[in-house]
Amino acid sequence: MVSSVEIEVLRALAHPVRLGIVRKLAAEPEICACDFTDEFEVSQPTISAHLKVLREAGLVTTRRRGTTICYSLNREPLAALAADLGALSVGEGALT
Amino acid sequence: MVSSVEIEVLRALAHPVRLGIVRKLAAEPEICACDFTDEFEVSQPTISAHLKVLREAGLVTTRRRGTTICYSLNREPLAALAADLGALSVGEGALT
DNA sequence: CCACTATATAGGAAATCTACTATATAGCGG
DNA sequence: CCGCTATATAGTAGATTTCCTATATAGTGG
Repeated sequence: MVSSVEIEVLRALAHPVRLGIVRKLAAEPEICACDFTDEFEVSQPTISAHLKVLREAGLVTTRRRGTTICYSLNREPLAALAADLGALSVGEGALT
Repeated sequence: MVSSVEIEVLRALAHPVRLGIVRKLAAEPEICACDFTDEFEVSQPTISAHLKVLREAGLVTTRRRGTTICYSLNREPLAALAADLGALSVGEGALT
């Protein structure tokens, strides 16, 4: 069965800015939203929208710290997706 | 560095019909295009368009056998993506 | 409370995606 | 060559994505 959650995670990752955000978050425990605005060449509201997509896909969680909001990566959905794709890549497909 | 090839693979996978096609192909060495048309509830040209997306992402290859065209899965890009996402899920991020 | 910083939301334009119908192309069998 | 099946392409409508500017909301410090 093709999980709609899995599709949502794939869609969330399938954008250069969002995958870039995930990559940065993978390397550090927590990053403030404003750091992403500096890193990528898009406006602050655009970054905010991308972060929302990642949040709704369950890939990140937030924590307010004073004025700023810190994002951290949820590694479980990434690991689950990696495991599933890995299984497909070695031939274990179509498990209903 | 965020590879644009990787983004293309993610985008190709991020659709229920295309992921379904990949799942079916993962379970069998080769499947005729017409079998997909039976399997999914979309028209033949729509299936053909989805197969084109998968082809252009390097996820499948084709072989003509008489009138029909057989699709098979390229497992390398899937394995590469799985490995990359797996690395992210255990903290190895941002390798420039 | 006011000004300031950080972040999110609203509204809208342009680009892209997804699906359809109609049609073209490729190979097979008579 | 003709008709048939299998697949791809063209053209197009509608939905979704992506980005922007403008504005709202939330928290901090004077």
